[in-house]
Formats: sequence, C-alpha cells, structure tokens
Amino acid sequence: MERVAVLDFETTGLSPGMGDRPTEVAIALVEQGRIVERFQSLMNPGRPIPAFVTQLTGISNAMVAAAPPVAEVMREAARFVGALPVVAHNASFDRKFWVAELQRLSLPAEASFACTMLLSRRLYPDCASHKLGALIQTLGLPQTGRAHRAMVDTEMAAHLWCRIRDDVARRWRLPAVSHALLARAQATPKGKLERFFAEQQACEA
DNA sequence: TGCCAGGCCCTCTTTAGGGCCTT
Repeated sequence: MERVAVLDFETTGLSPGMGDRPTEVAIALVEQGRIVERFQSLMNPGRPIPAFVTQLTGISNAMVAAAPPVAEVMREAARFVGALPVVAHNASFDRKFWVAELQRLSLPAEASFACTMLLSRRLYPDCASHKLGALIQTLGLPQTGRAHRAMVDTEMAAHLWCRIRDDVARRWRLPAVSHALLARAQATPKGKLERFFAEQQACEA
C-alpha cells in the first residue's frame, strides 16, 4: 500500500519571494488510511512574525525565539519525507515554501505534490467553501484541534486525503487510487473529471 | 513614492478582472 507524506507549514506570511519564512512544520505519514508516523517542530524564522499572523496561528515571536533555526528543522523534515510523494491543502502554497527552503540548503526538492483543495473543488463542487476547516465540517471528518496550527491542519488534510481516495475508489470502482493518479486528476479541467476517471476505469478493466 | 503572492477557476472571458485559498 502506498505511503504519502501530508504536510502543512505555518509561516510569517504568504510569499517566500517577499522574504517570508516558515515558523512551524508538521508532517504525517499516511498508509492504508491511517497516520503511521508524525513529525512536528516550531522553528525560528529569523524575522518578526506579523501581529495578525500571530493572531491567526497562535504562534508568537516569543514561541519561536527558543526554537531551532529553519535550516536545522528543514533538514530533519526533508529526511523525514525522503522520496515520498507529498500531499497538502492548497499545495501550491506549501510547495513554494518547501522548494524555497530546501534550495537554500542545496537539497533536492523534487517531491511530487498533490493538492486536496484542487481535488475537493472537482469532487465536491457543491461545498459552499473549500477551506480546509469548512470541508472537514461539511464532510463530517474528525476535527483534530485548533485550526491554523501545523499538526492540526496536517491531520485534517490527512483525513481529507483518505476520504478523497475512498470516494474516488468507490465512485469509479477503482481498486487502487494512487497519489500519481490523483495528482493527474487535480490538473484535469474541471468538466473533464468524469471522462478522466472513466478512461482510468477502462484501463483497469 | 508607493506598492508588493501566485495559481486556479469562473464569467458579464480569451486584447480581463476578480474571488478563492494558503500565512
């Protein structure tokens, strides 16, 4: 059974290109529909956290002051993920921080990212909101704690990922729904999803 | 000086604009 790494960053802002850095990362390794290993750490971003971000995440300058530097935590995070495919909610956001930080360390950042937000927009178009917390509530998945802390959001994204895999497997009667398949599905034009999985079903038959 | 993300997706679109989503 395939193992994937679900991850979430808390950061000082929205853009590494504008100098923003991570303040916390959480990673959950998911296999056979359950979390089998976890990694979580605060980190010192070396720049101030804006007050409104502290209000959003609960992560303060005082909390990260005693934390290890970003470089140290990201080396550990990269080791923990290894060559696994990655999953995140709005993965383009987490991916740009992942790539920016690993490039700073001259480490390879070639992981394939699947996005639970893009997949949810295709699979659950009737949901009023595709924010992580809203999807968890709408789909009746477990709420694991205070949103906008890395491990809580990671665990919610992990539950959502498992739900998406199950729903795709059931709806299109596919015996195996891989990360690679869903990474292709998330890039399929929204109106073409039925056809994409129907073709996949025909290949499996 | 003042401003500053960026990718996806929809529509009153495609020679564009604006909402969603992440911190």
